[in-house]
Amino acid sequence: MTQVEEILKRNHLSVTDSRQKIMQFFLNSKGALAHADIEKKTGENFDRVTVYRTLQSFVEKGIIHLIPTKDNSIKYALCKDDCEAGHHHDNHVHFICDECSKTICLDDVTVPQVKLPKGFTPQHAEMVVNGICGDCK
Amino acid sequence: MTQVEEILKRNHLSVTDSRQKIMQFFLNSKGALAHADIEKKTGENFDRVTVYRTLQSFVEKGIIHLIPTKDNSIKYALCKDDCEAGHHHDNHVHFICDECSKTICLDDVTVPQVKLPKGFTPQHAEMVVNGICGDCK
DNA sequence: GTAAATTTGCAACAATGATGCGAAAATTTA
DNA sequence: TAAATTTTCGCATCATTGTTGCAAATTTAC
Repeated sequence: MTQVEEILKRNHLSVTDSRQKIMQFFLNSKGALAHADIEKKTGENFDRVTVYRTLQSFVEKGIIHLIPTKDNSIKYALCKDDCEAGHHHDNHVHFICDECSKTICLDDVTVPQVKLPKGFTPQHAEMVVNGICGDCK
Repeated sequence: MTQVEEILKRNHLSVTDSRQKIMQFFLNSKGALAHADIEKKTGENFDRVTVYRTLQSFVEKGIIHLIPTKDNSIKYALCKDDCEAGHHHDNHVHFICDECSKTICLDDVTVPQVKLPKGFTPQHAEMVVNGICGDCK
């Protein structure tokens, strides 16, 4: 059983061609992926709808997570810890390079706590840092 | 000269009907606004394109700023400090209520610094906190 | 291997955003 | 303040992105 098959089975997803290939694409790529990346850069010719539904099911199962951006582009990332441990914890900081515009999960950098004004009850926090990544410097 | 007129003039924008009304709508609303809010909830009947272009020019001039979200929806907010001081500093935390889904600028909560791994040079950081706001508790 | 369940891909549709251009409005100039 | 100039508006058109329904194909369970 391949690594991809294992991930899918562990998350109770039927092992289909597209799911395997898209999952493999995530494993191969370092940064986060947008819908368009998967549709265009896999070399495959997936139907747009298939890609949407595949990503949706991956998000539902907690295999990938969303990254908030300012520019109306949804990015998905598969984080090492999640996959290996099988449980979802995406409370890490994300880095977007202004040069190559890659989005990278900083798995080791935890989102710091902040003190909120009276009345606000925090549930979850996200942090995105922009700048220059190691490859571009 | 009205407050709205003053803001527009200070930012070298010609004072038009739509710009005045949209700016007034921002001043009246507490939270952040999406394009759809402005198009539908102003009571006015702006052309879609006019709203896009008005928001664009406001962003360019630094009168309003974008808030990153996970759900592919662009939100714009006019922050008190920016308007009054005339200079742009949006390094504050944003809060999105899970109940009423309002987006609120926490002008007094500054985005904390984080220590990044070697090689990464930070330029700008954004932080979004989800939870329950004061009105919904 | 066959039946049941799930997924895929196509068509159609809705929503969102961008661009070109003549008409209208705002600003500048005199 | 009136004319000239610049800017903005609004309409038509188009591109992109995301959703839904449904028949055919694939996967899974038995």
